[in-house]
Amino acid sequence: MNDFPAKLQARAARKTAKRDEKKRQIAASALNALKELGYANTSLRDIAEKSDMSLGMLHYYFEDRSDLIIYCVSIYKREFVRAVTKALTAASGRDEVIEAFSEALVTSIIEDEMTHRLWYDIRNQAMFDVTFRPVVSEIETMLIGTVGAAFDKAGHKIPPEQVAIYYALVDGAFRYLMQDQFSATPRSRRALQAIFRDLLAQFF
Amino acid sequence: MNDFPAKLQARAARKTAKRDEKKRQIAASALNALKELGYANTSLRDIAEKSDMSLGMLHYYFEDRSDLIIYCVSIYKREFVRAVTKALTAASGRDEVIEAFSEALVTSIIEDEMTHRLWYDIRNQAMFDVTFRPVVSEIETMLIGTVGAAFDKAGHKIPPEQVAIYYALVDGAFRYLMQDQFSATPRSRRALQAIFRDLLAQFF
Amino acid sequence: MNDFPAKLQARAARKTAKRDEKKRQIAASALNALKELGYANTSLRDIAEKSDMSLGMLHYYFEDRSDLIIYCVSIYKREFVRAVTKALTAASGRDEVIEAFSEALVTSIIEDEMTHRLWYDIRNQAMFDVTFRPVVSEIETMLIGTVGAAFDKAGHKIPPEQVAIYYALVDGAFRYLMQDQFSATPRSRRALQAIFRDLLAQFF
Amino acid sequence: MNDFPAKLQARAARKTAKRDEKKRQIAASALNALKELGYANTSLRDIAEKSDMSLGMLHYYFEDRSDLIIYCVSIYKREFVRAVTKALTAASGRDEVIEAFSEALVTSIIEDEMTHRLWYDIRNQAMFDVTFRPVVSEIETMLIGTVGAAFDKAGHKIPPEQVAIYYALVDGAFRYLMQDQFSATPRSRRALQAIFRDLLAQFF
DNA sequence: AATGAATGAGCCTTCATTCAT
DNA sequence: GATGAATGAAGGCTCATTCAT
Repeated sequence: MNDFPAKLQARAARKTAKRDEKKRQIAASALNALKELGYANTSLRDIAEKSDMSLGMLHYYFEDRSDLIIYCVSIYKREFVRAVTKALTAASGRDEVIEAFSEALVTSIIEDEMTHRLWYDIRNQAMFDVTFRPVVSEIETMLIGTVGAAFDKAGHKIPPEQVAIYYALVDGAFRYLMQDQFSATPRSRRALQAIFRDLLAQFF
Repeated sequence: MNDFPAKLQARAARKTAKRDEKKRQIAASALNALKELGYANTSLRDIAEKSDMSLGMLHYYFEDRSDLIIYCVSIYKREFVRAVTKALTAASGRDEVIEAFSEALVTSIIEDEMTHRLWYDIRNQAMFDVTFRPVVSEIETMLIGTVGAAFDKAGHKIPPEQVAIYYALVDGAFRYLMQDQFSATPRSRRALQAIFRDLLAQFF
Repeated sequence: MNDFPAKLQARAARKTAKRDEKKRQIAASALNALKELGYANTSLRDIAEKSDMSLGMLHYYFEDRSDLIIYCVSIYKREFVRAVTKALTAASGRDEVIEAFSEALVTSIIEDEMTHRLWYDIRNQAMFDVTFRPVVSEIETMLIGTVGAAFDKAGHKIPPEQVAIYYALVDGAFRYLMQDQFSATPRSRRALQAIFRDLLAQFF
Repeated sequence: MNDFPAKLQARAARKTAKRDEKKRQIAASALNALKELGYANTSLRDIAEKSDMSLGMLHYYFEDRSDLIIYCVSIYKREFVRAVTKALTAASGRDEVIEAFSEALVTSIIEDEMTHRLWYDIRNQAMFDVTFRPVVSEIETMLIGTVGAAFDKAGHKIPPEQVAIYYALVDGAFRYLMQDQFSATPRSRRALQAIFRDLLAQFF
């Protein structure tokens, strides 16, 4: 009897899934333009041109510019956090955690500098524009969680409110080193690794 | 005999001084608008309106928008660095330095959150727009110098290249705590001080 | 089998054609404003207002102000050269050419004074602004060609490098007489015709 | 008894003379900027900067921008007409006039191309802006007079209204050749002279 | 579902002109 | 006499967004 509703629901779900897939695809393209030019300097036109999409489509799938950017950033987040988390799962014991964590951070600094640059841009923008705060907050919570997990795995117990501070410290170093990668004299992978290892060794 | 050149020179000097004074005055006004709205959201019109200046005047004194913003930021820098430096001069010995330094940082977080927010905005922008790099670089050098001075005064010897990392750590914490001051539940002065004291105690 | 590419190509062609048509239409409107006010005194806003177009549209179809103006002028060129050429095709023999050529010139002076006025404006601007040189050069080449054709048809052989000088002479007279048409005492069609007839008779 | 008025008058005259001298001096400086950039592209600021004059002074001596430009052009005119006239005075007889006239024209094309370029610019502007018409008209009358004088001296009688047409022809050639001097392949003095000599020989 | 033409508000900048000194 | 600080109108151009197709 109520097959119909079920069918309709299924169809709607399929539709939503398809739409989401498309959104993800668009966001991936948009991310490229944003990474390169930054929040303030990337227009929707830039995005459309750089990714062979029509201007109309951007608005068809996303409410407005902010909506698109937020979507882009939240995609990035999953990627990064997943990568770090994965790196940590294999590790056990203080030394292995230090090794795995610093390795993951360094790799990301070297390979994804531009994505991180954008993240810092959006995080900053969030302080002026409340629209961005929810995503930024969500991402930071995840990042803090990752740092907490590392401490746990390393066998170093610290009170929850302290974890946030340690995140802030690691992030401070991460950001500084990433910024320097854009300078005329970027650090070698080796040098970066040494810095993070020392840092984490001090923390744990 | 050659009074004339002297007089002309004096007049030119007075003129330059006056112009500089005016620039500073304009920059102070502009800073208010920028602090509130951020780099990406502040137009020259906003600045002109918020400070009862004509649009033309901004361009009369500053080459372009970037020039004005750079001037504003570099004024802020002197202020902040001077304040921290001053706070440190009076202190001697590890404990006094920790006390003075954390006190200075906390005060600045509470009283100048908006200026710092702008600073982080510009520093970020510099990663996308080379125009801002020189100022940002200059300011960060000064900030690193301040951190170095604190270590010195606290009697804690560390190699120069380490100072930059410690700056990055302190900055990471500072930024994080400042950001939270804009949230619904800002920290109390007491809480902030505790955090910085612990942090510095750990570092020194 | 490969209908698809063909279809896509056809669609793209139709689109380009439509866009070109629209550009021509806009240029025609813009030409009216330019003819009246001249290069230096016509803003894009003037053009938009005088022809009920939005400012944005002008920039949607043309790169910038120069691009629009160049397009306008190059449209004018085709018109004028075509008119003169057409007038000459029918003529054969010295007397008929003199008659047809002077008739075409006079008609154009009387009916299109304002377009010619603009042409002289742009041609002049080209001496200061290299942007305009290619169009101006292209048009002058066509005009010289027209003069050359007239000489040919009239059975008067002259070396190629001389043609340009004759063009310059005819143009000098044309410009002078056109300018006078804007004075308080414009010449009659009859008078203009007499002048050109005499002139051409002397040349051929 | 009425010495006073006389004295006052004399003083006023001296004052006017001094003011005129100053205006001439300013105009000479301004001419340099105008020659280079052209009417549409030269701001009063440009003029002030290029000639070490204050912006205020320009307005102190000249009603407005047009007034200054008109003054500049009228200075140029005296110079040019005087030069040509002088060249003609020494000549007598058809051949000598042809020689002297073409020599004067060629010299001016080569040495004063930029001034002529400006003249053509202003003459054109006059067609759109009535403000410039009086000066332009005045100058053209003088130029026509010069051409008339050449015909006279060459012993070639032509009716007055014809003189204007010959002026237009010579001017057409002059302008065309001058324009080419700005191209990549300017003509040699020798080539220019040949062209003008042939032309004048044909006219006289 | 997707497109891209069209809009108009807004941005940065330039400029002739005025005026207090 | 002369200066240059200050103004505000206007200019070219960009952009997010809307909407007819």
